Amino acid sequence: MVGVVNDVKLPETLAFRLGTVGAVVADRFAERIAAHDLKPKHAGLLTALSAGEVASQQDLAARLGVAPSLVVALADHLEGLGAIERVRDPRDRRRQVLTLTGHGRELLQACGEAARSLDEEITAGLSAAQRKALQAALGVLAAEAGRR
Amino acid sequence: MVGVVNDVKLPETLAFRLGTVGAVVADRFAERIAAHDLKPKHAGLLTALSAGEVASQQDLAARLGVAPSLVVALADHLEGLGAIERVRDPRDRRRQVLTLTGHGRELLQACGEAARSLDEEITAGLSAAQRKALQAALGVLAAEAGRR
DNA sequence: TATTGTTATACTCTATAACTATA
DNA sequence: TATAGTTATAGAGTATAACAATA
Repeated sequence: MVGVVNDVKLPETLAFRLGTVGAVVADRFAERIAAHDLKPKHAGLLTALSAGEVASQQDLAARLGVAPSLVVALADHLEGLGAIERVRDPRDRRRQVLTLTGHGRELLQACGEAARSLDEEITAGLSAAQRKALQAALGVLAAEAGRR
Repeated sequence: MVGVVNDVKLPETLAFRLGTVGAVVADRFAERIAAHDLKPKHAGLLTALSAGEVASQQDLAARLGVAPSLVVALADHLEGLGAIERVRDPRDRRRQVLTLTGHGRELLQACGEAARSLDEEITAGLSAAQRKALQAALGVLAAEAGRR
């Protein structure tokens, strides 16, 4: 091994692989939810609404890590689909409180099913043990990523 | 458990997590290589050059899954940095053969080191076994993603 | 004066289409 | 006529900044 430089192979790093695999998976997810007239960011907004108690558009912007003006556009679209409702907070009329409608919950469920079937395709080449390990490790990373 | 709908939780799917984690990691990688005046796509092009025998711009476009016109822009930039050289193929003067220069190899190495140090931060919250499992599983997924 | 949501604007990324030169 | 590369143009996505209503 003498003479072999201690070089790092970029394509073998987790960072590079997570980035490339993530982009491919995100594209495929986007294709599947496009039939519902949704894009990944819409699914993210619906998810945040269903999960947390946060509901003002500013809160959502912070939670999703996007500009407040983008939340306006996302919410406009979701409202047009009947997936969410905007209600002025009576105690502070500057705030818009967003809530999921029944249809919004249905759409979120459809996104979940699209993701689940995609999961099956993705993990087709992995052993059961690998799937479990991947699920666990990504759970940790996703929690960290959400905290930023 | 009676009464609990069999709902899929989107944020717990691999597809959703890979997409969100991948985006965060890609952003952080981009921040680190920006000091070298590179973006992730440049690193991808350098990687493809260093790995394969393919070298024409059309080949690269197919390999990276981007439009040929984008390869022009990426190659222009890399050539300006002195990272690659363009040489006309004498047997078919329409083709440009791209080759890595010594500086290009240095830059690729720097990207690899940036990714490696990012890997350490990313996996700080994982056990050694989880790291290994994640590495193996992502290796499979990256190979699949690259084949599309 | 500060904050929420909105609108107007601009910037980045990338693709499509038109064009040039070679074949 | 077909192909490699280039240039011109356009679209998607998103941020920044200016603005209106409310606090």
